[in-house]
Amino acid sequence: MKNLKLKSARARLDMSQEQLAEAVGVTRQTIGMIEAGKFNPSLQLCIALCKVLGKTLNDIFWEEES
Amino acid sequence: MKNLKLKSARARLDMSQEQLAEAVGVTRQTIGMIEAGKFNPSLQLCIALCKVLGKTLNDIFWEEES
DNA sequence: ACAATATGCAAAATATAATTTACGTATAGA
DNA sequence: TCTATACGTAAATTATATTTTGCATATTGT
Repeated sequence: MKNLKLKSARARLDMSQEQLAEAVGVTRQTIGMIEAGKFNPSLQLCIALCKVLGKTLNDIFWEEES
Repeated sequence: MKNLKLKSARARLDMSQEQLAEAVGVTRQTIGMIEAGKFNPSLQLCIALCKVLGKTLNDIFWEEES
């Protein structure tokens, strides 16, 4: 499923996918795929994304149990 | 670096590496390598581990800034 | 002593994350 | 209209996570 939390956190900082990608050292496509929910990133990439976005792992990647 | 939070959370449930591995669908070696800090697991594996251990991503995989 | 469990380690093979390159569309500005 | 930016998507390649198999040691129970 899509990761809208990542998308909105990026939007809140007014960053493009490319800017975020460069900030964490991956390519634009990687960011796009993660936001689209097409594959599962590595833990280190998740952590790097959170630090750039000023969020924690739970903020961006944890789904609360219903 | 070692992931001692994972190791202690597993110990608290009195689970062996092999039991935890089976519970999340990976091999014993994968659990051992993660605890030893030898490589970075995928996000989905981290989430599966947290759910089995009754913890969140932040509990096990997030390092607070100093 | 013997057997069973738990763990660490490592080489080779496999699965998949991530890159590179490229093409398409939509929008905003000159 | 023309140009530039942003985003979605996809095939082929590369890097690396994960598996498989095996061997070693320590510990616990019989």
